[in-house]
Amino acid sequence: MPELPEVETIKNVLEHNLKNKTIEWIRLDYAPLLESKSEYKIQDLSGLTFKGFQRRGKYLIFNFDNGMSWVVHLRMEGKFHLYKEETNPAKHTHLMFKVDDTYVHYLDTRKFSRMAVIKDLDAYFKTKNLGYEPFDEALSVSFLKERFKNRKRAIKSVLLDQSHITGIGNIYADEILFRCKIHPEKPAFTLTDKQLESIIDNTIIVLKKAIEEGGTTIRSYTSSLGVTGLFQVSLKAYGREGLPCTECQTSMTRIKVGGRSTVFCEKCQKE
DNA sequence: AGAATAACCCGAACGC
DNA sequence: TGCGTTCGGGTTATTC
Repeated sequence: MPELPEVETIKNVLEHNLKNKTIEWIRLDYAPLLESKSEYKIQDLSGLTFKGFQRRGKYLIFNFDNGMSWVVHLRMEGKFHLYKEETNPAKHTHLMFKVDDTYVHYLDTRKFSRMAVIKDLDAYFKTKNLGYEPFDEALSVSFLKERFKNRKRAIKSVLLDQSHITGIGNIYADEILFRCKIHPEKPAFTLTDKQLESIIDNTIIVLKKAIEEGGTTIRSYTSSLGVTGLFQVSLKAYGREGLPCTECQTSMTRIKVGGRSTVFCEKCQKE
């Protein structure tokens, strides 16, 4: 499931492969992937040249030479595959396009991902209500204190809420809380300043490290041809149910928090 | 206002 | 072995 680091990696790979190249043709075979709020059809991208590549939270943004933008949210299993020759669509290929020497396939097994073609990026993202980027210097203890003061929900659930900090998903939320030694069910408003500081610091550490590793690859997720085969080598919480805690050897516990699978150490992350 | 829930999908995991 | 059921994941819409 691509979270911020994976999306950042995919952005970089696509920039490397597509920048300044022109879309000769494009086709979308599963119409629901295009959001109803999309101002333009996928077909309208035909003839445009890739210029800018951005990431906002878990959203990929492609900017074109005429000012239009194509926004893609991969959700759980959206992925791009690049080929140097014309290739038949696979079972879950929903979109294909050709630029110069490259054929690009977009696949999504679950059909959960979404995209839009727009010209006003700011207006589009206003409707998404995204919070600060984790690396934004404006992200501070006082900001989180204000945001969390009436939040009785579990901190894990609040970290998944994209309106405070954007880009954290289920995997890295567990990693961040493990590093912070904070119980995932601790109500957000009860966190001390020190703990909020710890969340900010460890969010940056965890996400930066993951970006450096090229994004964590799990299950069917592959970022894009050329960067497949990377596996989570440094996850200390997610997926480690029943395995010894890397700090104290206690068996890691899995619970549900807000309906989401959550792994933590009962000894290191006390309530 | 915040919080809980359903909906969207379908392969994998699970239960019998 | 085979079949039916449940689960999970991010986000949005809906309801309380």
